Amino acid sequence: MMTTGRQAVPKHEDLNKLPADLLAWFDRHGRDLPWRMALGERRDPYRVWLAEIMLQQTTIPHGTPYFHKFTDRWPSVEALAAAKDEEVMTAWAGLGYYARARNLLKCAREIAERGSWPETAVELKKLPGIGPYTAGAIAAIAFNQPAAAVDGNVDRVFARLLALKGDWAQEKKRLHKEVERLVPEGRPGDFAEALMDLGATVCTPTKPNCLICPVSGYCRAKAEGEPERYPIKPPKKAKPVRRGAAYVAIHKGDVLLQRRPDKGLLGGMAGLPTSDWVEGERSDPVPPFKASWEEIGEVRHVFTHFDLRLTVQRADLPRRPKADGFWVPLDEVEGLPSVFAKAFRLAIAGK
DNA sequence: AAGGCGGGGGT
DNA sequence: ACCCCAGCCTT
Repeated sequence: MMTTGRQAVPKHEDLNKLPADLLAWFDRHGRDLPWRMALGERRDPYRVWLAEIMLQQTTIPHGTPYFHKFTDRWPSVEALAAAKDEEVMTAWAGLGYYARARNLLKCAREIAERGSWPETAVELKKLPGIGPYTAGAIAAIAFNQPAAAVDGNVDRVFARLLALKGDWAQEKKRLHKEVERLVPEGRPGDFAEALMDLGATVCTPTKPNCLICPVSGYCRAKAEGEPERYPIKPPKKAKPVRRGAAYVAIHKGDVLLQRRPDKGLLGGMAGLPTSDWVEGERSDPVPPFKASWEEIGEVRHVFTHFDLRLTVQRADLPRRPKADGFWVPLDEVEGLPSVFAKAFRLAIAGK
């Protein structure tokens, strides 16, 4: 539309017309992602669910290869339900938040047992690993239910649209109600995807591109002039440093690994034997058994709530010691969480 | 309401 | 060095 002179300033006191403008933009600029079939076709609930779980707190570039790996290997929820626990944990290795993988399998088995997916957000939320966001997303996208899907992107978009300045935890509740109110009758799934696409490609965290934004006319933060100021969140706590050691024990070309307990950090994953990881200065590490351990170096790894500095110790053993765990040929080691993959690589390849 | 829980990329 | 991300679960 060409106009001469000054653009009309759309009113932004009322968001009721926002969904229509956003959907028109989505029809032209929505992303083509592997778990989205061509616009207008019905989404596969299994793929929608799998993608939503994988993309919780995870970027699309990081998650996409895992999505393909899983759908190639387990094309249906029934196939996934029949997989062994260790197979799924190994396939998930490197993606993080490993409770997601344990809950993924629990959920798949519940669905296979039931024989079908529940189709409402309320019912979906009862399944393991499915919280308020994911329940809304699956209900809207896979089952065309009138549900909102409010994730971090939508939080940010609406924090700006409404220029929310109050306590962030409280504002998020208000915001959620507002999004639900705006879900359009006929296209709840497209609305959910459109808001996410807008947040990912236009209303980005540090450099929102208001010039190409289809809903900038509704945006109070843009009107104020500094949309990137929003959302206004409370300061984060500093991360403590923990230190410890990981042990690479080698006997006749095999390395000793241990399966970690289901609860807690890296739960359910294979790992190297370690000392305790403790906050503060370095102290003498405690090996899993007596051997001539050689210090190879140090790896650093950042977890959600602490930084880890891990001394890597290696021993080539003349006899197989009595130790918990299982032995794996060096060239068949797979499925380690990143911190252990780093330590293993350093001990074997020196880098 | 707060904290545990991964990992990688952007600036 | 700091930020962020298609959050959920437990306490």
